[in-house]
Amino acid sequence: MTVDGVSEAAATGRRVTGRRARTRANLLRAAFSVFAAKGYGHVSIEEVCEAAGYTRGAFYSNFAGLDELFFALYAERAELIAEQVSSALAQGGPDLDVPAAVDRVTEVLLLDRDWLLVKTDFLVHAARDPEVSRSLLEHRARLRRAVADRLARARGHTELPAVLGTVEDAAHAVVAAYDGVTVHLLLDRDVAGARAWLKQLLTALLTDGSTGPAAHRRG
Amino acid sequence: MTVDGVSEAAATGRRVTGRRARTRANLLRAAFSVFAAKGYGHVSIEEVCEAAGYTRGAFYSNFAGLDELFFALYAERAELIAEQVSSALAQGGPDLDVPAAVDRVTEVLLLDRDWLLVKTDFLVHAARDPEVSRSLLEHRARLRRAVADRLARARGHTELPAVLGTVEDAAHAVVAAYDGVTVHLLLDRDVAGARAWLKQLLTALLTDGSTGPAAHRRG
DNA sequence: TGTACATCAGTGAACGCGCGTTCACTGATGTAC
DNA sequence: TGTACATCAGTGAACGCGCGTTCACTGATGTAC
Repeated sequence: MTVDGVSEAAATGRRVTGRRARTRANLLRAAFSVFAAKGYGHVSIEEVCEAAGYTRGAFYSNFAGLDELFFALYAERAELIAEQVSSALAQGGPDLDVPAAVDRVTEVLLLDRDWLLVKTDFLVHAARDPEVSRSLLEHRARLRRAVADRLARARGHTELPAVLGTVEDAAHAVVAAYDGVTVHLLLDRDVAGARAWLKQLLTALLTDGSTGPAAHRRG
Repeated sequence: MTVDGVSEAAATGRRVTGRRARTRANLLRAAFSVFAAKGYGHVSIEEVCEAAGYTRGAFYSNFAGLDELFFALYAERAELIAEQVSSALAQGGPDLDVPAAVDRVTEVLLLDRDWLLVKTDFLVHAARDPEVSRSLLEHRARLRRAVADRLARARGHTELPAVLGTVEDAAHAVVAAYDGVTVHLLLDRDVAGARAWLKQLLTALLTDGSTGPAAHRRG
């Protein structure tokens, strides 16, 4: 089981018809809304089926239980976001400047509050299951490496502060800042404010205190 | 309803006997363990009662439902931690240096993984209820102000980086760093590593990049 | 300090609902020719 | 392209359990004297 799922057809050998794929997708889409609205722990299989317009039998034909659906749902969205982040990092030529990348990545990361709710539900879920934790840690490590690689190529444009000597540490700090801002956004629901704040934080972390631009102040 | 609760006796006018207070405390203590182990959404009133050694009737005699108990439980612990943080900040004379305070606060904040689990459960719970969100935001604002006050008195010892100009911003960054590190700790369970990493992050945030000590590197 | 009394805290049984899980069946869908 | 067939996806009813919620009752506890 990995966060980045393997195609069902390859795994089971069973012929996957268009109908089946559609039902699965419908269940996942409906489940996302229901999870976002009520929280993973307060959702019944019945509610997901009703939202998707299927009977419970259809659910069991596609998933072993809520856990499996939740994992599939998270994996799908996480992969999507990861691709968008990679793409945002890839823009701007081989020798990128940090502030521009910070702007682009911030737009992608703090887009959808529903996703942050589901993501945080998944976090506490994973925290109680070592195997899921490991999978999630691996996914985060891949993202971090992408950030670190990008930072390495940006060297020379901007110097990192001395206490965050390595690009790995800096990438780690980027993720921590993102997680920290996420928590606040979940409570105050101010997406624009959270974006501005994340930009400011990342700027403080990634640029030398004396050379950083003072433009990114919260409104 | 506030995170910092009001005494039941004062609120209801009902005589609170020692027995009642003991039962309530027992239920809260047992609930904490059960919530930490299984997650708020996956806990039944029955389970809490069994863990505490009472019947469900006793539960309903003390709480209107799981939500009310969860809130009371969170408020109690959050208040305790807040006092410990305040106390850690108060140490060291009126004109404190940042690194020493960072060390003391870090020890208090990343102590108990069970608490972080419950705290995060409460966060996603609050995120779906505006009234609870507001209460939690107020509690966080008080903590932030305590940190900001302390930072203000430390000025001169250490200069903040230019991008985090105000002490309020710096305090905000401290909380974000704490939340970010919490997320990672929930997954990798390495408390010592998380503490070291939080110290390094806070040092990077609170000291000028050129003057910061290089001693706080992760192991 | 001791006793009698009133009140309250917690008991335990009962009720019923929501929902997880299963399964025989039917109609939809893909495949072979 | 069309048809016949085999297989599969989703239906819907049924079962039963776990548990939320209530409540009459009992024994514990605080209070008044």
